[in-house]
Amino acid sequence: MAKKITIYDLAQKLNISPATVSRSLNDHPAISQKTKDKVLSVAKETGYRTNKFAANLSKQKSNTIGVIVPKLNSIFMSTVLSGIEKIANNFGYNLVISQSLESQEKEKLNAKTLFDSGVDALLVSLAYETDDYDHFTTYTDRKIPLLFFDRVCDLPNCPTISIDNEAAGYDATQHLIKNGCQNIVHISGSLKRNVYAGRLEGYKKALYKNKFPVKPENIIESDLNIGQVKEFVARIKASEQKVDGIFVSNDTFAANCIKELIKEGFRIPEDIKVIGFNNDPVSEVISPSLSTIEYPGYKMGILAGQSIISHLSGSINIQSADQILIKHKLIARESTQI
Amino acid sequence: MAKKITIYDLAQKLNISPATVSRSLNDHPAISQKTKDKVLSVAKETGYRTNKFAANLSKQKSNTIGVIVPKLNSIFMSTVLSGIEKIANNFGYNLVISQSLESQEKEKLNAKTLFDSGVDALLVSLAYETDDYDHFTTYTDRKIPLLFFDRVCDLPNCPTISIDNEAAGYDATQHLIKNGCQNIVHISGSLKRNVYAGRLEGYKKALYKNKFPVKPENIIESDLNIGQVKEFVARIKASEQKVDGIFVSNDTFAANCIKELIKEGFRIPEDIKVIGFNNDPVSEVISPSLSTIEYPGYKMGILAGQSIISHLSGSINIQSADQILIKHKLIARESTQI
DNA sequence: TTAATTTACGCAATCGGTTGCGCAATTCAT
DNA sequence: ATGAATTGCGCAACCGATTGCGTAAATTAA
Repeated sequence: MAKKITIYDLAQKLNISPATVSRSLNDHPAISQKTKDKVLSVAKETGYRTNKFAANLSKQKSNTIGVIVPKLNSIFMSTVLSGIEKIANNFGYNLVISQSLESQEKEKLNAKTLFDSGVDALLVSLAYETDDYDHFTTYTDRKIPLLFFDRVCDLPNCPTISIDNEAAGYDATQHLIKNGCQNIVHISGSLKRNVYAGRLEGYKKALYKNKFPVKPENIIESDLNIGQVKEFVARIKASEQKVDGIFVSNDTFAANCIKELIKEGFRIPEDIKVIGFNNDPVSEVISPSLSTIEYPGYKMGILAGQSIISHLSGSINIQSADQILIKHKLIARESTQI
Repeated sequence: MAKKITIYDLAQKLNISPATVSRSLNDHPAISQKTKDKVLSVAKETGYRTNKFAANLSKQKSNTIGVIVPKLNSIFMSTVLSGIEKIANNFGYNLVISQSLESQEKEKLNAKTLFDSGVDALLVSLAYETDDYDHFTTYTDRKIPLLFFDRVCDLPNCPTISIDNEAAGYDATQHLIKNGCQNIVHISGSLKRNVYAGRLEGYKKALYKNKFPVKPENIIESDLNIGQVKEFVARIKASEQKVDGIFVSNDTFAANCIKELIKEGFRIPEDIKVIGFNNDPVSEVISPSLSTIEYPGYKMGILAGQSIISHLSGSINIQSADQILIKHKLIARESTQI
């Protein structure tokens, strides 16, 4: 049981050369169908399994795609991953997934490890704190396809996949304004990240457009940690000018704000309207249900997967599309409409 | 730029043999410190990176752990994965993650692929429909560590990590009874899976204990797909004997039930008390907040990771613990208490 | 000083496929 | 029937690191 059988064994059994066996198994055109059939059949009989280690070594590729995400345990990220995995799996690639835990240090380490382990391509969504991108040059130098999704950065020749965060931020803010808000607070994540910086820009733009002042005290850069909800709500309560609208960069935080606001006696949406971001499952279930921006994570994963695969297989058509923007959509629910 | 440099290059530069270089890099005791230092320094200078393909081939191991989960995009599963990744990463292992999408077919395929790709160990949470386990014999035959978590099965020599689902089901039901429920419906997942079968057993046990009848019409085996909520609520509404308690095997489904029940005019918890399972984030946010069973996913991931690592490194101490049960905890919230 | 150990390193086989090149056998054109 | 083109396959050199075994050099013992 469990004796490893190699192409040499097959070759011997069939009285042909290992080279022919190898080519047969790979359906090489220079081998006659008759021979291929024989090889295939014996391979099946004997339970031959190709040794990936050897194949990898000689081909210098692993059929493996590396992924670095900030955190695995978020419904958004795992939905994206689900899409990536689907595509990768379809095309015979394995996915090696690692998380940076929002730390630049770990992200660098992971990038190194994945490089050493020989991934054929790398997909990255950046950590909260990353502000230097040297750890990716190893990849670009060796022409290993590198693609960023969601939390992207613009490195030369690196395609990115994201939504138009500025437009989305604009839409969210505009929606609040249309529903009567006059003094809107925006809770943002790290402004190092495009996703949050973009949304903030959109927020400002909407204010400009409506000739509302952009007040620094209304812009809160936070790590969106739920522990800070209370502190934030206290701040809202204490603010001089009555806050009547909140645009939060993330549904989970928004949902918890709503809970806390209600506990503090605010009526949502009558006193304060709240809009979130992502369309997490929680946004539908909370009451009042949370208006939000739909961020199609699964689709993003699918596209990221397809894009990287087509890079790998050398189709150049997608390569031209260096920046893919996915459409977002405003979902108006109870938390913003009386 | 980007010329691959090998131990042979290093050997030449240093006028020593490749073998010595290899041993130096691996800190082999038979090499003098002086030589090691030289090698290390030149390796650093030249930017040498060991070729894992070659190392894997000769060592016949990949420093890689395979994982098969039913779905990536669930908050519970991704939390478990997060824990596994943490440990794996700490010990220098990479994680290759694939999803069965609840299909036995895909699970088998994934098991094969991961085997071929040479994972050193495999972690599995079974698909909904899996009822035959032959695809794992490849692993057990070759003594490749195989461990099941959450949705487990008992194969010889395969450790499992889960909670005591029967006890948890018992606790949940008992909690409903204590709070006055007399006619409790249980919504279960596939009874092929230990997790659901166990919870059902616990449910029955609690009923027995309180001398309540176990009515078949009160036990619903479902795929827990949210699309079925309406149908289910209709059934509750139409039931002859008034249902006053529901024990749902999963928070997401439970939360949606609550929403739908309320929409249909039921008061929660006054008319019907509901308890879920998992302690998903959604359970805290919904109103009324959902009583549930805490299922420590992260901890499960950590334990699964540690267990498999210790198998791999040959520590036998954990090997004896063939079945790890993690403690659950009942969390009583508003949905069950007036 | 010489023999017995110990230390430090090199030789060469091995892991199992892959692939450029060359040659023989077969098929085709004339 | 004969040279030309095509087809089918084998030889052998990789891919780059690991490791059992053997031996020269250095150290210790006597």
